[in-house]
Amino acid sequence: MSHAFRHRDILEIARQEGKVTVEGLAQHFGVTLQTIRRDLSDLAEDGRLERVHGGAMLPSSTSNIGYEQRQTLNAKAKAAMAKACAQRIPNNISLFLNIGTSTEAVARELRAHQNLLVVTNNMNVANILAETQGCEVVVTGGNLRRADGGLVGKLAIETILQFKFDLAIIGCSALDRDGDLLDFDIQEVGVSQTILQQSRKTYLVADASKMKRNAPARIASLSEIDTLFTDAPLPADLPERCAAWDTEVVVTQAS
Amino acid sequence: MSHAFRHRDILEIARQEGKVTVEGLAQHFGVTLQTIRRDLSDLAEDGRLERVHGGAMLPSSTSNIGYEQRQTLNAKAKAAMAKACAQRIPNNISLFLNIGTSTEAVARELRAHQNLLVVTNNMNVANILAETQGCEVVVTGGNLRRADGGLVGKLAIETILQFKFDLAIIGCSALDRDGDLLDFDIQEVGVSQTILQQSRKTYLVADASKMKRNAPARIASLSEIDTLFTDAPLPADLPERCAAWDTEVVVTQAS
DNA sequence: ATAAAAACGAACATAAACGAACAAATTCGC
DNA sequence: GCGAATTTGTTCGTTTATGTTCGTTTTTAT
Repeated sequence: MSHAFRHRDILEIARQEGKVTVEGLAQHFGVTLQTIRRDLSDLAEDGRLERVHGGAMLPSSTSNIGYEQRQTLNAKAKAAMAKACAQRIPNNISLFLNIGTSTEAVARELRAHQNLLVVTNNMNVANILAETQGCEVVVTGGNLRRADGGLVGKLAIETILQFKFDLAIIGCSALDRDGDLLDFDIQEVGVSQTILQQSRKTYLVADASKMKRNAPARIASLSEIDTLFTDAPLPADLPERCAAWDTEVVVTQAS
Repeated sequence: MSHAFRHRDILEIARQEGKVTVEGLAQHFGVTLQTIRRDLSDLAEDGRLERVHGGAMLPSSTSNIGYEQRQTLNAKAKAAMAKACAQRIPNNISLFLNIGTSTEAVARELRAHQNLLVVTNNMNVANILAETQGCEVVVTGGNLRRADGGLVGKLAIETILQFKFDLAIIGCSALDRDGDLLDFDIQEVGVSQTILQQSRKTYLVADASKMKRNAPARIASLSEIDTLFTDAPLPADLPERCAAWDTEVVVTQAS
């Protein structure tokens, strides 16, 4: 019997039972343990199963592991930025928070604020603010992106168009030497641009690592941003440019 | 057998019972206390559980306490209902899950399904399914209701109107003797009615406690529901009525 | 406050599972 | 039918998981 048949059946069993054991499968198919191990290795390599000692399980979407790690990266610097940003957010306004670990950090610092209307397309922000008393939370619709809990796509944009924000707080994937905000995901770019368009004032929160990265899609220029919060001095002649653009730059140091 | 299997089950039990004991788990899995201690240490290290003397609990970060208590109420019965419901959900369809602990239980049972498009106005459902591979998740917009993670209001309804679902799985606050579905929140009623209107088929998941309660707003009648999943026989002459309405009733027993 | 009991975690021993390498069997193309 | 390629079985040294023991810490009862 070809391994292809077994693979199909193994997946079927795994879906029904939630798990499979090497021993059990060997018995079921009447083959040796080693054969089953090879099957499971193959399936695990394709990401169809998750190998564990003694068997395998259905994969528990592995994508957000990278995200969780990223989240702990630069945690202190991010918290400092977020604090500075939160300090400049008045009470009694409407604001938008978009996708990214930096905006999530800002959300955590909003605990003490009063009477905010917060709109977000970030599930994590919504979860954080769900425990905060002083603000009403509105979630945009959208397709859930597992990697980072973002809500993107047509639905998100349509929702945003129904609002006008006093303030938008956004993050981005990268920030290049020319002062352009860049993102990995084209879908997300559309959302971000819509946010900028619907906001009276804009804060960008971007730690220094963003300036060492690159990304394909352009969201906007720093010239369209009112204030940039970051954790290290800007490189090259960006400070001068920002001054010319009337873009305030707030640099914080991690404690 | 691998600890990975146990870890998954331990978390599952912890969610249902709210807590786990070393002794109880050791008995449940047929392993020594030390093995369970190691498991709990691992899970605690990952922040998935909070270790306490004699066992472990859900980490305190998880949402609202009143809500959580309600969630652990009837946990086993709910899981049984949810399993029965999930079994009748085919692969490769679009479905809606609305607000309520019962629908969240169903979401947990969708792990093994393939190629589902799940739309929900329940943040908890979205969080649960974010870790499930076999389905794409779309979140409706809406105002976040802290009490239960529900998204309600105009935005939610507008989003739902953009879809047509193969199947809707809904919960309700109460179910009265006449076979009417009732809810505490007028806003939520509008959402639920819109869902019913946009769905080809409808499942209602409601445990027996719903029949002892009352609520002010009427969503619909059982006659508009295809199948009712519950955990105790219906009172009075409801079974006959359901038969006349061609509403199937599935009664499950907690194991 | 103190003693007994329970739970804990570290260290070690044992058993189970693992993967690599090679041999045997089977399948496929010709 | 023959040889090559693929698949499966076998063996064995290595890694991982579990059980056991024991001294320490925490909880409970007095």
